[in-house]
Amino acid sequence: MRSEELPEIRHLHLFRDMAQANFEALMASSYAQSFPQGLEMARQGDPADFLHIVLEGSVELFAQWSGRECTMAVVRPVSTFILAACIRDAPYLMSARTLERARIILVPAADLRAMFRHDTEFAVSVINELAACYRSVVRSAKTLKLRNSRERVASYLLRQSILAGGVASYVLPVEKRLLASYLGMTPENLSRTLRMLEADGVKVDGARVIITDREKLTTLARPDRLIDGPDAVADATGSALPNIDFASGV
Amino acid sequence: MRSEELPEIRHLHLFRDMAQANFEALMASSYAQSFPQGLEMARQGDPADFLHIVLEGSVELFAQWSGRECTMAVVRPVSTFILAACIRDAPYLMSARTLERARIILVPAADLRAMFRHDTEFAVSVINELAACYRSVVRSAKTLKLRNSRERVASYLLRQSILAGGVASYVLPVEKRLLASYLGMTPENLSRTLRMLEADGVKVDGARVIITDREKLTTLARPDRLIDGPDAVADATGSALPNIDFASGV
DNA sequence: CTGATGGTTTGATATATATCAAACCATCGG
DNA sequence: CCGATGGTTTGATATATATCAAACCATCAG
Repeated sequence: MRSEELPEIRHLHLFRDMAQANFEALMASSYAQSFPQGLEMARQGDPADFLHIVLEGSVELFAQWSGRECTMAVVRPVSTFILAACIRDAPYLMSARTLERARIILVPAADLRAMFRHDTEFAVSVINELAACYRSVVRSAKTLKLRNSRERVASYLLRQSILAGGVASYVLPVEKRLLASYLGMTPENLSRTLRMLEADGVKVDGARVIITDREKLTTLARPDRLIDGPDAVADATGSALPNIDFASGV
Repeated sequence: MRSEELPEIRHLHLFRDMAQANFEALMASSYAQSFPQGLEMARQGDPADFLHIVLEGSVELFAQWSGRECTMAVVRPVSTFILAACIRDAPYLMSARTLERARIILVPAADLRAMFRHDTEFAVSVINELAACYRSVVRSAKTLKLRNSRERVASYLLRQSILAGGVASYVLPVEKRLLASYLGMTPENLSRTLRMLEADGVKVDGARVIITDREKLTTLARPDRLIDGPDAVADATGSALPNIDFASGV
């Protein structure tokens, strides 16, 4: 692991409050690894041996069943994923693959479990992290059950704009194919929906999103604090598909 | 609070491992309350002042958006709900209403937060509980995204049979209207789906479910350990709609 | 026993969404 | 520059699901 990386990791909410010596001990038993693009680094059902920390690149978390597959989240630096599985010493509920070349820190799950018994501040951090993750998936489930696909797309586009600082134009952080899967719809349906939304205050040209009438879009998307955030966590990192915190569990 | 109720609460995973004195302190600041049927005891968006423990009766957790509403979970004795909101000192993401007369213990959230800083065993229990809750919602999200409504119904019916001990016949624990909402479909669609499933090994007559051909039903439902469980937690209580643990967060 | 209530079922229909196929288009290695 | 690759869009169509309306049926208070 490179020395300049340690402060980045230390800065995460999860590791921010623990004793320095304990942080160092945890890092000493961890190691970095680089993965090429498109590599499946964890498969659902596998035992959770390591907490993963993304330092560079991006990772897709996805689920499979009966030959079907869907994107659950995209994790970007600097954040962690599959915390929950590590804690419960249980099989991963999702698979993970790199979307681009990625640099990952692997923290042995056993050391993690030992550590929060030993360092109360760390235990509190884990509690806060898990609670935030939980709430994030609940939001996600609410969006799936309460909004139709047009509303999901509209609220996603609006939310991304807000996350980017309220800008009127930005670039989609992921391929549309992947976005469609994340939003629970087919690429074709997303494509058509985007076209239809031109009448509602957003235009999407390639990967470029332009909000032409924010008020109109807001009327359609009906953003809700209890679904779309903001939530306290937000890790202040490069937010991707979901509010980053969403990803950390599995 | 009645003296015979304390052991029941103490028996929950969440409270099982903490020091006796600490448990007593927590209970001393808590109080019991009975709610009539159909009462909305918590509304989404409200500040999370209390952890709720269901001792008798049952509670529906539901979410609302834009005039629509859907059932997220049903909580039965003895288990807790809205842990995550309490921990983060954040607004509830779901509302709660009694499905029948219910007896609830209210544990002040502030005391809870103070306690896990003070009692490491309790902190570890909270960690485990939250991790289990997280995994449970992820399973739920997977079912919503990967299975169509017929598959959701089939796997639900099969899962309930297994939870009841592998019986061939059992009674639905909730109204069909509510079950439909939980499964993300309309009552009419559920009704028709149940009729169609008679060709696939289950018959539902009123609230009575009869599995006529388990193998056939299994072929259709394709139960998956990473969606349908079993999961370690399972609290061994009267499991309701979801694996109980699913409910505890919010 | 009886009427009122509210959940359930059924039928007819509309709408949302998926599927299939083909064209299109950007990207990238040679 | 070119052809191959893989994502995207478009059109035609099928399917799943929701909606609306009415009938049905269990439960319960009077």
